[in-house]
Amino acid sequence: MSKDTASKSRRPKRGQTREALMEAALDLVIKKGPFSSLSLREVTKKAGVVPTAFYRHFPDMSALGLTLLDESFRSLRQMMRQVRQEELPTERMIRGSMEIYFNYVRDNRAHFLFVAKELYGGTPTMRSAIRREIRLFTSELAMDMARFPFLNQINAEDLQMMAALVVNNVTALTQEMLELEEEDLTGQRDVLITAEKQLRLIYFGVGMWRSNKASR
Amino acid sequence: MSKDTASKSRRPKRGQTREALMEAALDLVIKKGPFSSLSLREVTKKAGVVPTAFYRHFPDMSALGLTLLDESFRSLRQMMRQVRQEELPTERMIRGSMEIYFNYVRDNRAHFLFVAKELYGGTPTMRSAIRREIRLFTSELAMDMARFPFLNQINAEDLQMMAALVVNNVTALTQEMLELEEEDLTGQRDVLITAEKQLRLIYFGVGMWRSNKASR
DNA sequence: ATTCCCAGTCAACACCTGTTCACAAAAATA
DNA sequence: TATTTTTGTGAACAGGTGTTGACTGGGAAT
Repeated sequence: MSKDTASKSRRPKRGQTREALMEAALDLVIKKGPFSSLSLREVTKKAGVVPTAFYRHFPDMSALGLTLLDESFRSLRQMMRQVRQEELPTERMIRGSMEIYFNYVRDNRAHFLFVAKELYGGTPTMRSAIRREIRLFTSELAMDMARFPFLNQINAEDLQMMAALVVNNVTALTQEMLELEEEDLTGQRDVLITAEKQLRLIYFGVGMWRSNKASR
Repeated sequence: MSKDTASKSRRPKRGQTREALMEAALDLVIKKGPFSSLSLREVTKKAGVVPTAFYRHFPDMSALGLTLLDESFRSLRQMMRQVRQEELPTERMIRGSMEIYFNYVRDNRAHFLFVAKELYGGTPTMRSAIRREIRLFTSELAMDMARFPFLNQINAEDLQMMAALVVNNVTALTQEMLELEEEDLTGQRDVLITAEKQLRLIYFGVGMWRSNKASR
């Protein structure tokens, strides 16, 4: 794991320690529990530095947490953009988006686990930061939906409601995915299939909703 | 008086201490954070007993947690039965069920907060216990749906998928409800309205799903 | 009336926690 | 090369943690 540690006195970790701390925290979240249950000392120990070195990079643990959160969402937003700009016919779009998304979840397991455990169990600061981010995704999805000619007669509030329905479900399925073992490929496939079905069902419902509203 | 012998040292709390411990833990979860972050000592302090008294009632903290979990779900199951046996026409059923449910959430805030924070952040034992319970609700809902003549052509797997869609969403909305202040009545109403709309949309989708499958 | 056990207390333990301080090595800058 | 800034170290602190053991009051059972 650790590379050349021949000289144990001073190693020129030029700014690497910061990343080592973040990585250590993420690792510990995977196998120990929520971030809030980690101690400064065990993080530094895992990172291979002395406790006091922590303060050279973060004022306290909660700062580390927020940095981790930022890192998680930065790349997530990037992937979302990628999903969004994939222009596909509606039928393929659902399946395609879900595939990209869940592949991303698989490849970034640690970050998602970190966020998942903080969503309801974290400090108020963390929770509201995550919720804000999710609300942002929801709004963006609603805006995307508004561009569909299929949906152009639905008011903004209902669009928001529909987007929330989608986001809530994908979130729940993500948690379900994270509970699975990494090797459980069939389980992962099942979640993907369920996701696709559920979204298609919602899609059907939206269609009916439109005609229902229009006929009033 | 060097040492008071009978003033407050010995009180005959016949088995009340156990409940005091559970209540104290629940209170602390509300204002401090997830159960896993509570210490045995602060729970006993809040309960008004000395730390060692804890062991007269529970072998360790995780046992307290499981007891709390059991208590939470015992009454929840009871309420669910009540909701289920309310026989109403479909249109009213959605609204009626959601009203009963969210009123129950409001009246049992502490228990729901406890469960919510443990769902993803708790120990593996707790998480799987909660997930099992949720899966149970989902299956029961699927069975209820199967009795609808409206849905009798849909196979079991798809019914499960639909029930999961409903449960996932209600779960998410519950968390949203719990984030609101207790006095925020308009916010709570909004969540209720959203819930009703979302479930109705799903209901529409299910209708389309049926005809879609039937036409194949 | 005596015994027994339940359920509380107190003292003590070994350990882990966050944070401070002074110090020194390495890296950056001059 | 000389100086300054950055970054990691070690010792020490005050306080919180779970858990042990011996002790004792009071109610229930004998």
